[in-house]
Amino acid sequence: MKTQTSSLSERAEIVSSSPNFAGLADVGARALAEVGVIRVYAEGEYLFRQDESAAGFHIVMDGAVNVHRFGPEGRQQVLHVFEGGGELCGEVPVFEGSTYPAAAVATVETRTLYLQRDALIDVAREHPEILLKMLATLSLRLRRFVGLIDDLSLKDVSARLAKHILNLKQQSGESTVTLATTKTVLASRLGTIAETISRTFRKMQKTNIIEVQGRAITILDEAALHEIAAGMKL
Amino acid sequence: MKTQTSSLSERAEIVSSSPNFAGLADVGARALAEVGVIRVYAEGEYLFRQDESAAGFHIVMDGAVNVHRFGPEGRQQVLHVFEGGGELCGEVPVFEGSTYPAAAVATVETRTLYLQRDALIDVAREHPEILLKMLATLSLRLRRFVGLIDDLSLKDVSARLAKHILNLKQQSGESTVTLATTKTVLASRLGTIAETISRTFRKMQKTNIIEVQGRAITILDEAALHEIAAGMKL
DNA sequence: ACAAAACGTTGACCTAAGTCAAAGTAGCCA
DNA sequence: TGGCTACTTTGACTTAGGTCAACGTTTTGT
Repeated sequence: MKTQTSSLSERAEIVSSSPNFAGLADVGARALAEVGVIRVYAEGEYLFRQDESAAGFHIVMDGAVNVHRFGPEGRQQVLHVFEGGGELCGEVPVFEGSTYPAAAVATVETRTLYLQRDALIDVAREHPEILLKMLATLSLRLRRFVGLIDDLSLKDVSARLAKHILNLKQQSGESTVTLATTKTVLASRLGTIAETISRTFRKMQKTNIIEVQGRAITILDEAALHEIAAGMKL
Repeated sequence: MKTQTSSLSERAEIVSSSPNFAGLADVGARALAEVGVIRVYAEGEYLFRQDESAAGFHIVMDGAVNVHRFGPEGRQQVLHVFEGGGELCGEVPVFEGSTYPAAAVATVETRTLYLQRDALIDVAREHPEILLKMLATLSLRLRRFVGLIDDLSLKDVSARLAKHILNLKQQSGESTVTLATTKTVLASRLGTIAETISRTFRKMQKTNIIEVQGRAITILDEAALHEIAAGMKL
């Protein structure tokens, strides 16, 4: 990890452009930026590891970060994928406890603005709206986790995969969607392994629900995908 | 659901005694209490259902509430069990979105103080410490969910059960622990079903790791439990 | 106290999905 | 260009754990 020199106003700009701090008065953004440092992580480098003690958190400026936990046998479960856009990463220990609940790794070269916990708390006392924004972010994250727990516990892999494809279509509007990651990483996100994803894709292809060409998925039968996502067996 | 008449100071007392609002100035507690209503739920009655739109949230005064999601085939996954103590319930839609991410049912007769979303936001603007407390609560909840996701995705049932028993021992200090719920509900919490829990208990009993008598579990071999919780196969 | 309901246990069975192994494909760099 | 590495696919096998069904055991209400 390297740090990168930067001007105060540059850092303030990063803070304000994060959805989390959007609407924050300039003086607040500057106060945070005061104590922020730009960090550059190489591909494969860890921002932090599970149970490591934390003094601050990150705003992901660009690049991509994969937040995950490891199981006993080395399998991993991805919890979030942050792809720039000013998303927060590692904010839980700012408010509760002192350690990170999961590990975060840069999957491509990534720049973050690293902020000290204490600075956030100080600025937040002056600008309570920040706290409402953070509550919204954490609430959204809870909502996503509830969905993930629901999926892992109550749905099968084909339902999770169907849902994922439909999400991609939702975002892009196109009926041909492109996977953002390798299928191996997709498997980790969906709580399974590459082989199972491969087989599930094949089954969906054989039943003319989708067409798969590398990372490009063309949806042929959206209704069927919805049914599978809702629990109908493939 | 019935509402129960109550004095302002009675309600203020409930607010202040919630861990979440501990340390809140009296004037703040009163402002919240102003708009709070005491609600009484019969056993089996729902406080709210999944995807229902929300105007407020609950402080659980006494009784017990089970927060869960249903899968396609009627199986359910328990997300939280709140047993009085002033815990918050249904707070996610206060800050983000407008619907409850899960359903909540009273498992015994339960009283809650129901607070309007808007009132909380108004009072919070005056008393930003409230927001820090809420952030801590949501962060803790995220931490718990990360643990649950990790368990569901990466650990087997015996590991989850072993961990649960060790948690109970941790809390009570005793080496004979008592289950707080029926085994059926325990199964839902651990992301499985009653039959599997029953079989797992029996296996642990046959290998002299625990002794089970109704809801009383006596730990005979704590080291073995730790190993199983860490992934060793039972 | 008794019936009815809820909870718990056990066995037989089945299936989703993980493991292992091997081969194919594709991107990448030297 | 070739060769290394990472990713993907496929098959054969195994297994955890869910389903169904039956029966035993508590708990509850009248």
